[in-house]
Amino acid sequence: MNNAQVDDYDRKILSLLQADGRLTNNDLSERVNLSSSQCSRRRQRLEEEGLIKGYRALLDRERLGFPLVNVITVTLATHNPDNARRFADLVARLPEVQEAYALTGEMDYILKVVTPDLKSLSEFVSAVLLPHESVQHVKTAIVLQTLKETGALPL
Amino acid sequence: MNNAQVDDYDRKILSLLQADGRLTNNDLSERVNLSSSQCSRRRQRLEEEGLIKGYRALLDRERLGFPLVNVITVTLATHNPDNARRFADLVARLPEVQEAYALTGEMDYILKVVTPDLKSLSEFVSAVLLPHESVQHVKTAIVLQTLKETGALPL
DNA sequence: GAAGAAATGCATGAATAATGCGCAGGTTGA
DNA sequence: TCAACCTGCGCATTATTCATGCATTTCTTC
Repeated sequence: MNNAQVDDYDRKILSLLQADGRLTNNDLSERVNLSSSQCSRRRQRLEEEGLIKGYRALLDRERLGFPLVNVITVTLATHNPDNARRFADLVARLPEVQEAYALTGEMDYILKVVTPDLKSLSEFVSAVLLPHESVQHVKTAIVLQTLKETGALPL
Repeated sequence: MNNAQVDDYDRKILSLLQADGRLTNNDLSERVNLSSSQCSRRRQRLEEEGLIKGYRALLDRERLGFPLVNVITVTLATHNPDNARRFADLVARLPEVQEAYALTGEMDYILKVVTPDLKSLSEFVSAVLLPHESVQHVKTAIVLQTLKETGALPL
């Protein structure tokens, strides 16, 4: 499928942009010892080939009104493709769900959900998740401390 | 502490940059109906005030060699500040840990860990996590499907 | 209502991104 | 082995974007 080659220069560029997506081509060139035009071309290629999927601004969650991070595990009522699809559709429509994964093991899904307070968390669970036809069981844990949140790949 | 005011324009700018951190000031201006210079100034202000904490390139995890995402829950041996600090230090030093949170409830910590394969996952758990003096118990689940991974705040 | 402060858009200069071009090095096929 | 072709490279240039000065408008305070 993909035969894009990633050499050490590419890898270094990816690593740098992963950490700071607004580095200029000149910044990159100083750090990888290529010209800025070569860095521009490589970055473009990495974007076009999809190795760089996009750029995101990282926002201050707490100051924007979301002090609470919650890890919610969900068990489905039944494990058929319809239910799975219904749940996936549900999750896609909920902006407070930042991440959602289907897992091996005892929990079917795990969600990372941000809320302004406990009240809205409670509401989210009891008014949105639990009443949904695909959901059987929900377990909620609140994040006490964030040790790491970079989401960075270990290139 | 912070008395930065965030009006509707700011909020819209934040939302747009959260989705695409490389939008030009001109792009922003078209979408929020302010001039590009005002968008530039507001973006600068939002950055300086820390509401925009930075920018990140999003990379293709699978094509860069990390097809496996793992959710690992960890219980500490004892719950004292030394142990918690030791564990935090450990996590900070492990590049394959993308996210790590201390939680309420039965699991002390939850980690999101990327690995190239099951073998390296197994190695990570048995050679890195479990032998650590602070760690008592480790439970691993593998992500079968990613429903959502935007990490976006619901502004 | 007046004065001062803050926000705004236009115009402009500075900074950055992208691209043309010639060159160097590597690969392929005869 | 050699010539032709391809790819990657940096320099120089062009195109685009960012940041800022300035005059004006809008908002706030007394």
